Amino acid sequence: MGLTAMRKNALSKQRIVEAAIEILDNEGESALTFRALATRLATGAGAIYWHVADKNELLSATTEHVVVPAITHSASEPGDAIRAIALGIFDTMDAHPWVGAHLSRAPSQTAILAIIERLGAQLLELEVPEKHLFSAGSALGNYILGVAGQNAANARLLPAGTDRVDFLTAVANEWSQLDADQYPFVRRVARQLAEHDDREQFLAGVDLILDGIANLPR
Amino acid sequence: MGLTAMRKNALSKQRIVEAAIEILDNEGESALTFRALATRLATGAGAIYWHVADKNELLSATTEHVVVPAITHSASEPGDAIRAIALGIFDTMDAHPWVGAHLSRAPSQTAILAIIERLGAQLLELEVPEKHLFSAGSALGNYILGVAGQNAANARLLPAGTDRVDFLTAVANEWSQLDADQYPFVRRVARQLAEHDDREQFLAGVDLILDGIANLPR
DNA sequence: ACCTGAACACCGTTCAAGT
DNA sequence: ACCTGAACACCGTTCAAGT
Repeated sequence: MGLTAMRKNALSKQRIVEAAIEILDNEGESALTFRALATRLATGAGAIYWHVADKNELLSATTEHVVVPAITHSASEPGDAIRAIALGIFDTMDAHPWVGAHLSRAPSQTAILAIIERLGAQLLELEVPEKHLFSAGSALGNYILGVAGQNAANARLLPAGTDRVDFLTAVANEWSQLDADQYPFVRRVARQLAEHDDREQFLAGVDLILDGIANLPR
Repeated sequence: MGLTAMRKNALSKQRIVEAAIEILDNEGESALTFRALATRLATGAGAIYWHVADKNELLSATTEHVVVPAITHSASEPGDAIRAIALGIFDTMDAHPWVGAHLSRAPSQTAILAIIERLGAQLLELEVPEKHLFSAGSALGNYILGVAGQNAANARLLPAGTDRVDFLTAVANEWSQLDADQYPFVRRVARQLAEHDDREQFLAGVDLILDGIANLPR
């Protein structure tokens, strides 16, 4: 082991990513700047670029760091395993709202590949017909990433410190006062918006897709 | 009609939104700045703020402007109507990649409300049980918005002027060279990635959800 | 009422200079 | 090889001053 490895507090991608996650979790997406990150790491802004190509790579790395461990499942039945993976992602986004934002907009990425692989492996177990494998996997993936994006958007909307239930109740009130001719459906489900459980709702959507997959012609 | 309304070339939200859409379509998301927009409108950057609160409102307005007309359907059967609405959104995102980006990350919005309403009205026609109305609607909506986000991300990824098929073929090649133990599913569907038709794929996902909805206990 | 455009308070990123 | 921090080239947004 050379001197390099022994240097105390040496910068590394690992340390940078962990510091970035702390900022994202504690102060929100908008607080993560290279300047703030450099300050926290007691270094110059430019130093970070030695270890990380740019901000996109930084966000991808933080996302992978929290998502990949969250999608290892331990269910024996493929349907349960898919539900467990989906919930793992959901709970991660709940704990780290910035994950949803990045997942739903950033390209390629190890994280998305890992998600597709975990979900897809279970589709293989389910013996989904070969020609439907890809579309079944992408339907599940797109649904989950769609929820990710909307959750992140909602988190951004919710003024810091506002109670979630109060907020939803307020939105539900707006919905129920919309024009009855133009918005019959939205008015009708307004109360369910206020009362619904995000997590259950999310799972219900996964189940709809799983049911559709189970009914695929073989 | 007063003098105000007669002034030639007077700025208006309408004119601003149309100019913004032109920039977004011709030069991409990153080209839409208040300075560029002001230059195109032959005015000062600050003038825009008299008509539009901020950039978020501007993007919401442009999104509504292209999405809302795209989701009026003309099908008699509810399932067909839902497919038509979904395809309307899909084709809009295809023509205006920036729509997907904003739809999948921005909050509230008339556009999202309109989408939910159009989809939901068809669920009422399908006589989906009351207690499943909300989750069925949000499953459809989240899936569609998920695709929106991923499509936008892909469009961003694709270097300007690159052929889509070439690009997908290249990604498929990467996928098929991944570790066989770690990525069995991704390797297996790599070829389908290169050959798939985005639009068909998208519809297949809608159909999976519709099938799940049709099977809901009553 | 509406428009102008300079100014403010930021960004991400680069790069010459250090160790 | 790795770090420093000033500098560059931008942003969105504000606001005093104009018409």
